[in-house]
Amino acid sequence: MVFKKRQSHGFNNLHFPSVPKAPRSARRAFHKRIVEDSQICAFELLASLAGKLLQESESSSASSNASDANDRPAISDGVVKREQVETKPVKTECLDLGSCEESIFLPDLNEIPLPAESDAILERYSTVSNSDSSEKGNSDVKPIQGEKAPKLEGVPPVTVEPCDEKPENGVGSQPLADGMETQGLILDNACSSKDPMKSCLRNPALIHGNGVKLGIRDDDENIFRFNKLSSRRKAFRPSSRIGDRRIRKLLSSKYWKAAPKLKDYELTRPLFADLGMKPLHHKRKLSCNPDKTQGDILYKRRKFSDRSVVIASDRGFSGESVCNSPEKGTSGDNGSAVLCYGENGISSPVIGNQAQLRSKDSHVKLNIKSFKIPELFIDVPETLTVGSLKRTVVEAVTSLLGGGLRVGLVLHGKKVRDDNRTLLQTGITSAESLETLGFTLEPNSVQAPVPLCSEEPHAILPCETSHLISRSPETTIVESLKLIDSPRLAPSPPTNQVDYNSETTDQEPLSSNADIVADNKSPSDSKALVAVEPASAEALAVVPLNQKSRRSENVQRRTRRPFSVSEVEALVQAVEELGTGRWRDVKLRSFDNADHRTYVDLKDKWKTLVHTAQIAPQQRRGEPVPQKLLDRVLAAHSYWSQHQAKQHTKNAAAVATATATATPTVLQITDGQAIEA
DNA sequence: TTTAGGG
DNA sequence: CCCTAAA
Repeated sequence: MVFKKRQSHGFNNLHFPSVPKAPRSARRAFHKRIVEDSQICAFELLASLAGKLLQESESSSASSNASDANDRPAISDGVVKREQVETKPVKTECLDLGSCEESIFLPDLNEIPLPAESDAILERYSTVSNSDSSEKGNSDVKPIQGEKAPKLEGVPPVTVEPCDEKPENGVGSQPLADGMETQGLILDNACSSKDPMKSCLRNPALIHGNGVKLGIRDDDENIFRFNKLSSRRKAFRPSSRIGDRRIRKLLSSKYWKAAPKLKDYELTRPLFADLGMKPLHHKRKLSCNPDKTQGDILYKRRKFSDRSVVIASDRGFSGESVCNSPEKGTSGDNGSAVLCYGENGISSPVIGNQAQLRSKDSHVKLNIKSFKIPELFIDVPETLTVGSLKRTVVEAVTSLLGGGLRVGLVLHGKKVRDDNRTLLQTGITSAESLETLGFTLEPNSVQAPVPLCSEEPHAILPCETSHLISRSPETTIVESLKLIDSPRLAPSPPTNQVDYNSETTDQEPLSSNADIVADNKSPSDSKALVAVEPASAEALAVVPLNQKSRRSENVQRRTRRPFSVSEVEALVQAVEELGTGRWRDVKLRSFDNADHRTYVDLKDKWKTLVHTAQIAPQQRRGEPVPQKLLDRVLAAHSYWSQHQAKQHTKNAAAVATATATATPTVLQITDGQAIEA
């Protein structure tokens, strides 16, 4: 407004002063790059070896014969040993890259019975792990099960749980008496052989992973870890949600991975609920280029969000549409279960079908047909184009999912809150109980919602304009982490691995609960989306990796959340008053309740706004920002470029003055002092 | 923790 | 958006 006026006085013709950038010495730590470079060779070499492994494992898919075992071990050995020497984390390699490439789930504490064919693999790992021991075979495998304390005092040599013992530790039959908490659960949709999960589960190597350590984690340790995490969180600034960013960051967008085949109007995703299961993250490809992998993931997610979603007027998707999933036929024995959403007033109609079976091997098998996304409210002008509406909806959905959903468990109409109990203990094993078992998708409400528009909690809210405002609350779902972290670890074959640090006590466990979301590559009906509840994932997160690599490879990008026009307006307003160097203030002033907008985000947005304003309208992308606002952006940018925002209120006043009088003369004043004078 | 900039 | 040197 005022700025505009000023601008009309000739500023449009001016070259906006290129703000003298503060001298920036080479900020990047060169040594880092050097280090990385130096590892490339080894990296690639290992990658290629891994590739070999892959081929071999594929060619000899069904069974790992002796020759195979002999062939690969050498490689694996080298890799693993090296890791042990150079970096504490130990991981288990996933040998079968086939179906597991995209999704691998590793039940954390307990494993499922392993097929005989897995012995060779396990053995090999056992051998490798226990490098100190020259012996091979199960005998040298240190059974973890039953040990209560050892885990913490663990020593370098990794102990791999022999497959033979799995059954004992298995979900269905594990002894609960010794205090061990059995958290692992495998939701095995045995209905379809095409099921990617199943295929993964069939692969012992994958399952085995090195959840080993985790397998012996008992309550005490869980508590320990939990406390630790808690204290860490306390350290964050309470008033601002910014502090939670780190955590949220980890949580933000990876819980949901959609398979390429998601059907429109349907979000079907077998889900690993919070039953203590932990899908294990794995290296999806042998590629030694983490970026590529990452890009792949992002691409898929985007693809997912591109799917159309019906705007639920009230009831949302009809149960029918959901149930029409391709797999329907395979689950004639479905015990219908109720899947409802929301506990806070959000619609929670029954929306899915879920087959629940009790398998012969004491596993509880669940087949959650689909989950409906929570209700969305979208308010757009009549003049909006269909295309825009679609995008709007996509954004809403994406935003919602990105904001986090958590899974709740309902049994006999009651919420099952104790995440640490086993299914057995909870009684989720009998056929009867399964029939009353339900999962709920609940928006997370940990954080105060962003009160921008309506009171409707946890939903995409209607606002004055056509933009959406997501109030997706904090999520408790934890994002998956890449467990193979440092470059030197990367080359390992697609593996699920759970790392732990038994010896490095001073190492901090990953701040986030590692859980995994795996993509399904399975062609048709696989639409697995996996989410894991933090509590259960808690035990899983223990990779003693250094901050650097952790951040660079484990952290998933936050979901993109384009600024709405109103947000831009608020930002412009704030900057006009506060200047461009006080982003924290801007945040506090205008985005204090927008958890997902950090001051860095605001700063970045401003940067792009300035850029946008400077380019031709045709070159602009995304939701168009009113020229009016862009003009203000330029004006403010110009102004503050000359008037360092060093004095707060004074400058604010100065701005007001300047804008009011809006004359080139005023703008030539070089600083607040001058203005004052 | 914030700021400031490059990626 | 991310990452991070600097302040």
